[in-house]
Amino acid sequence: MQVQQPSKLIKVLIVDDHPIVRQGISQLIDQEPDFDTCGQASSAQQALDLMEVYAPDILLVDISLDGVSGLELIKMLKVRYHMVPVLVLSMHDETLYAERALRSGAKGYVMKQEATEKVLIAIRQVLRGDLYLSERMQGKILQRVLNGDEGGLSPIDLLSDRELEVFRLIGHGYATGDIARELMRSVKTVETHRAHLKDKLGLKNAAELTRFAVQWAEREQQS
Amino acid sequence: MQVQQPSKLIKVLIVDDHPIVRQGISQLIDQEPDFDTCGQASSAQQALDLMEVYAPDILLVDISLDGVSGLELIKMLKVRYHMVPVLVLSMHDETLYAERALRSGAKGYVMKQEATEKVLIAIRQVLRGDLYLSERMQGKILQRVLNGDEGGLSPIDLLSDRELEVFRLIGHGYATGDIARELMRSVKTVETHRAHLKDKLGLKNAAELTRFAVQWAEREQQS
DNA sequence: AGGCCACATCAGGGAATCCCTGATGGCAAA
DNA sequence: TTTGCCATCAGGGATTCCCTGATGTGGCCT
Repeated sequence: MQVQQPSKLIKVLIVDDHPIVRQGISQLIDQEPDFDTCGQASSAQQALDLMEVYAPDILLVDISLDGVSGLELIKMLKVRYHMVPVLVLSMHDETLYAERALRSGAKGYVMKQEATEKVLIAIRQVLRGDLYLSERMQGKILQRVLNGDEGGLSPIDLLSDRELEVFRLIGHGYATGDIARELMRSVKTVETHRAHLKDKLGLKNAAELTRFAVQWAEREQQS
Repeated sequence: MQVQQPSKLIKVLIVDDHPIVRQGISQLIDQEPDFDTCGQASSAQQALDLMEVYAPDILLVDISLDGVSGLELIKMLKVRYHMVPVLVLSMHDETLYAERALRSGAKGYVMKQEATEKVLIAIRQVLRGDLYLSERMQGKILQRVLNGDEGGLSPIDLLSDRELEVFRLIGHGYATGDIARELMRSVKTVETHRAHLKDKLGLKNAAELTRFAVQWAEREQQS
């Protein structure tokens, strides 16, 4: 209706496989005076097609897409359109995917649980060239980096050989006593290794450690 | 703007913990001439409060809420407001939750992956007093009933609603005490649920239970 | 109406574990 | 040599695990 700033609208491309979510984001974008939803994609392939059609200024991408995943899409976008920033907007827990997303080339990560204003704040921050992460997530990463200046990519690289061995066994469903017997060491020793694993990986308790180990073990087998 | 049918608008109450999703659904509802979003709730408790305030004609409820789950909310609604139909609108695969939702008292199940028109069709169908399920899901259930094949394939189907809830929390890295606090139940109760989970799923100890739960939770989120 | 069974809730108690502090010796880099 | 990481283990209180057993409710079958 109001044709006051026809030239400088910031074009946003939305990639999400849930139509309802796309509609919600779209409305959120369009009610900002300087933003415009230039297109919506429900798959990675469609997103790449629309890049050519609309030449957007920023992308909002969901992690879980049908077929090619959001993370893979981000990697492809990084190669072909490295100047266009990508903000991940996902329902998945940020502690699981935020770092992975940034390493794939995304400039920020917002959970759908967050208030809608956070999304707009994140978009503007990313457009300025900054990264966006929740304070909680920033603290988590910062703490890990300060504990041991890792130039490497994965916190797994920080583990000693013994620790990695224990970590792998945890991921395969071994209890503490099982591991002690397997390695022919004291239960107390295994407990110490587990404590160090929690420290190095920034985990809160045994439940989180087991969860992380199982997830890692699954992915390790595939690669 | 157009004030033509001020008297007989159908009031819809939306329950979802994702603000963006609520906004999307709300817009979808409001652009229908005879529908009106009378309120939005982000939790089960808030939903129950708003029932008194707005007396809606229908509810759209998400399965995965913080705190009290969507299934539990539906059961409570069934007791207190059995005349108000509930339509489940969830991102989770219908093959996992549709039947469970209907047994809890819901009148229909729509996935967020579906086109937005499907949501409106489902709402109108539920308001007429019918049930709504996707054709695919209807066929699946019909086939199972006709075969007399009541024993599902996955042992997960054996779990009660409460057990499944605990199972999911385990898969998300919650310790026993965390789960007890989350559900506001005794630690002893949670321990009993865990014991039943081990029995029903044929698992040897807590480590195996956690491993299985984590693996299942991962796959569940992606579908 | 009565019986049966699944479900959800909780308790007691011994074994295992978690989680903290702290210790020892080895080895390698600063 | 000092510093730091590594691997090993212990003590001890808190928590969880894992067994047996109990209570009430609600649905279903006869």
